[in-house]
Amino acid sequence: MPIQVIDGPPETLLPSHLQRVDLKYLQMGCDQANKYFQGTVISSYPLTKLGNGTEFFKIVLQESENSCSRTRSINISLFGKLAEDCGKVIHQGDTMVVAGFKVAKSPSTNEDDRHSCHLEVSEDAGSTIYIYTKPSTVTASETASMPVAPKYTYTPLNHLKGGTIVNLYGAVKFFKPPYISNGTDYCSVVTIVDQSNVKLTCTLFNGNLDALPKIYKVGDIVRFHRIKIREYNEQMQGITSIGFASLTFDGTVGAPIVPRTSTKLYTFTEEEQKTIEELRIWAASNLLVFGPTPKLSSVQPMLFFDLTCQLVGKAEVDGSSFLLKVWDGTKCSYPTWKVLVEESDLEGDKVLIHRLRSLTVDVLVYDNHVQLAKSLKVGSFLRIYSLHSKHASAGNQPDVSYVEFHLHGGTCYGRGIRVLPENNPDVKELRAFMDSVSLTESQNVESMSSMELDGTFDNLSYQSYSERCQQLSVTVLTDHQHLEDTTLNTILNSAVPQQYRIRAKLRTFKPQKLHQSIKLYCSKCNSLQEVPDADDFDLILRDSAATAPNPEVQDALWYESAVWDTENQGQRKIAVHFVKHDELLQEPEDTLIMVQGGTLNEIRKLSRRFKCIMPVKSSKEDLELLDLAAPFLLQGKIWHYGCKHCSKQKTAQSLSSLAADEHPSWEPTEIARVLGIEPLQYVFIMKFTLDDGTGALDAYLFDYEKFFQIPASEVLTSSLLQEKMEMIMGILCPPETNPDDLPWLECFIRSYNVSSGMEQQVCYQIFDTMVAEDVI
DNA sequence: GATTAGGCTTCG
Repeated sequence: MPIQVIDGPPETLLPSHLQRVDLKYLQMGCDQANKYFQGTVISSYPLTKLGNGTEFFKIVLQESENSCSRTRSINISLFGKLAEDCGKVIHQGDTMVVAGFKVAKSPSTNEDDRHSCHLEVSEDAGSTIYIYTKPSTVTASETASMPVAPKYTYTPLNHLKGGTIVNLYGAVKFFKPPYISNGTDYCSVVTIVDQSNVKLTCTLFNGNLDALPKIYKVGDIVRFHRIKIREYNEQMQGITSIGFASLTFDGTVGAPIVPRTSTKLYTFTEEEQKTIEELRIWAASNLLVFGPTPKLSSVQPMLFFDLTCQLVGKAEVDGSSFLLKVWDGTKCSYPTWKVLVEESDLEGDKVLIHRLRSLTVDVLVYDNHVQLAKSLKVGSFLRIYSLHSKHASAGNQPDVSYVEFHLHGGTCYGRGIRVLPENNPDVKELRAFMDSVSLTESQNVESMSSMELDGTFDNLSYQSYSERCQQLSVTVLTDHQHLEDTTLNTILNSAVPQQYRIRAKLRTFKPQKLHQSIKLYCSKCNSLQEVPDADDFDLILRDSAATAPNPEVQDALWYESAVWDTENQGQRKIAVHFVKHDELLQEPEDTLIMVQGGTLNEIRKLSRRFKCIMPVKSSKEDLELLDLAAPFLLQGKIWHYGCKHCSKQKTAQSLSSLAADEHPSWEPTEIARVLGIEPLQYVFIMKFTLDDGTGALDAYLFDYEKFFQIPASEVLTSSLLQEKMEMIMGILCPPETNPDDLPWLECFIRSYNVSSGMEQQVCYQIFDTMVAEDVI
């Protein structure tokens, strides 16, 4: 029988093998098999259920008056059926004996004045309980309602006296989210007010962040237990005392009354629910309570505001400042600053940071906030209090203005950061909104900086190349030699745009797979695109070969046509139209031919013999170019493409004017011009991370031929040129080399602003620089 | 076992 209600003093009725244990000698790890603890029930808490559905009942037992233990009371936690049964029969003042208990660390050890251990009691553990009700000690009023909850009285704020410990209710008028104090604890300053319209500023300390009230906004309702009142500067002040405990509630009138607390156990009665709802109603008309925190899209410069957001990236900037990259799903309506940090220093999902780059804002936090910022987990939801949106403009360009976000040092006006839990209603709403945000706009990959993350960059295995003297530069300047060097640190802190001569080392570069550095560039719309795959060209050719050449458009004044049937390939016919000059055919190496129905292989073969090849198809009246995903012209190994956005294609007929020239040159640019094509140029796009010891920056190399002395247009079709490029990069930035041993590069760089939408970013580009001839 | 802060915007 696990519970026995006995009718005499337990000492006389207990099994003889059991020995009584004093709180003084109670500690974890001791064998408690033959021990029992005896005490008087001084309070009990309402019967509750744990998360797993187990019944749970907590009571407090006190040792007898003559106990010599430092603490006289201990928490008893009962589980399962024992909890349920005990809850029905126990009375305040009863004598209780517990045998067969487990001793564990009390979860509320820092919050009450009781023994640091508690006793766990359950049928599973083989516990037995004896209860003795002494009739004379129990009054009628105490037994009236069971179980007995400790009675709390709450002092109105206009009745406070110095030197007392009281229980309070109040609406939060002002608060500082917990911050790390100069002592050993977290500190939170909270000013509350109640219907008496009297304020009380409380200074709350605790080494455990969770033990401080979880206040998220002004207007929240708090309940403080055991707070000490004292006088300071002729005013009442609240301060944490032993056993301080708090509950915090959302202050919205009518919202569910769910307490935020660190302790699992707390008393909470219906009467108190009424108190909270009354305070909510009072606060709604007597307290300046703001609605939801503003979104980035509605942020005005020169303001202090609270931002609710998600952390997507973070980086240390220097000892006294720290970068937080955050977003709230909306786009700031002003251009915002970008804080330059090393990509390797940035913690967070690089792909996500990149995808969200037009929606995130950079927040710099300073001084005392750095320590807390460092500990934040990427992905967590934050409220940043009293964030400063500062209007700024580029030094020499007053019209280029943007917004900076600073969380200044100190805790004035509640400046600080608080992590919001996932179940916070504002977080739930924010998350739902973020999920609905279409990222198509920010995913748009058009700007040069977008090449930062093009796939994975594997390390190539380089051979060791001859070392160049450290004092010399592996690059040379092709102009402006009179300029003085500028340190990178100075450049990073200077206004944009400007040009500089620098001397730095190439710490790393992207892409590491060099063939990925070749792109097609349209100088008209400034777009960059990947070089199409040869297989795609093959498919386009096969597709157009399915339609037989139209005999109507064969042979014209300016070209002569020849048509072949293919063997064993069905109906496929190949037509070649030889462009004439002065009504005569020219030597093949000077001739432009238009080819219809040919395969990729056939066209490759023809391009070895003829100067220019134009793949075409025939319409009813004329010869036409293929889709611009295919090259419009092939010259030897160079394939020329046109811009899909900017070209306004004409039919092949327009070439007749060129053919009539006295000396047709068949220059690709001329051919493109008459065909209405905006030609794309092959370029090297690379990102060089340069470091000169004073600072580091990423500079883009945007080069057709000059830097490497290799034409970008020929690299993809020449293994020789690819090897040469690998060799050069292996000298400029030898893999696995001590930074001290890296060669120097002399370069010109220019700074410029890149805007995508409303966002501005400072970029750097290398120009008028080439690899030294003896390196090549 | 005391201390921390004790609201009232940085100047980056």
